[in-house]
Amino acid sequence: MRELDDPQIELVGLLIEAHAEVMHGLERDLTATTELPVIWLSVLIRLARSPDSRLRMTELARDMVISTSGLTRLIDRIEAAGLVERQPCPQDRRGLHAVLTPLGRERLAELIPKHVGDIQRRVSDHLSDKDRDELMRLLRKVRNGARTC
Amino acid sequence: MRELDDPQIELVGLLIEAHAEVMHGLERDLTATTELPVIWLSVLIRLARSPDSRLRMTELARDMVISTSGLTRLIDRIEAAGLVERQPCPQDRRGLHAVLTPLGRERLAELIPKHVGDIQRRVSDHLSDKDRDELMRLLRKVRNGARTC
DNA sequence: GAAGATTGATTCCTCAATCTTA
DNA sequence: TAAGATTGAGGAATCAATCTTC
Repeated sequence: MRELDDPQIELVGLLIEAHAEVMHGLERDLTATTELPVIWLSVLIRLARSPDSRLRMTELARDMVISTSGLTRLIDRIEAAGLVERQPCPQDRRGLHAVLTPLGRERLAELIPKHVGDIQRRVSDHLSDKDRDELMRLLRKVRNGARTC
Repeated sequence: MRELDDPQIELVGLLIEAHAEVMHGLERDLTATTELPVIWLSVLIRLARSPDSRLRMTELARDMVISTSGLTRLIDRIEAAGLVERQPCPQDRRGLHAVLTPLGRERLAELIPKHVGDIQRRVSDHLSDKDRDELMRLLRKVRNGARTC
């Protein structure tokens, strides 16, 4: 079955393995000192980078590439920890904003420097600056291509 | 909090998003015609590429970047479908091989051409040949770097 | 004692159905 | 009727503990 050696197959295998190794590693790094899963940090970061530190639930779910029900429960847990809160959306009474709380912003500020260092050590240290930029360009292409198809 | 604009953060975000978009897309493609999850296909492919179409459970778990207990249950399901079977390992009575069955090989041969086409359309069509090779080189570096750290 | 594999308990994600508002 | 968000039910992954063999 010679199609098994098709580079297409290997490409997806590499994407799976690189993603899993990096995420598991970062998860270990993060939980070594704190109790926060990486996915929580990902939520906090996305909120902090948005205007008014808030995003619509649906939009956040799409950004995170998880289902809306998955996001509902994820926000439930982060909200229970006091790091985000839900606020009604003024323009649309169906909608809700997930909003970073002061505590959430504080915890994020504490965690980010170490997290950036973890990424540096686990990923970027093994790439030249040029390689890293190239990888980001290619991943952006892959993400956008796979999304619209 | 200006560290939020650090390219390190964005790099990981891109890895998460590209991986999720590609995998969800391929999952949709695959389940549109068959009942097999992509992860099953990933197992069958790895076995088919190995000598005697078999791998030790622990080794397969490491290749797939999942826990050994996760692999035990995954093989349970694929074995129940008749696509793989467990066989004792002659050299080590503690160990087991996951082995591709004739049915598994048959199903794989049917699925691979379409799967390769799906990957082509979702991923490679958005990249030049040179870009694809470059992406594979970089993902290999990232995987190996993150693993040993 | 350590390694390979499995099991029980728990966690978290998804799909389908539901409720509210546009 | 459709869109935003949540809930219940079910599936699948993990950790810690266990059993067998090295």
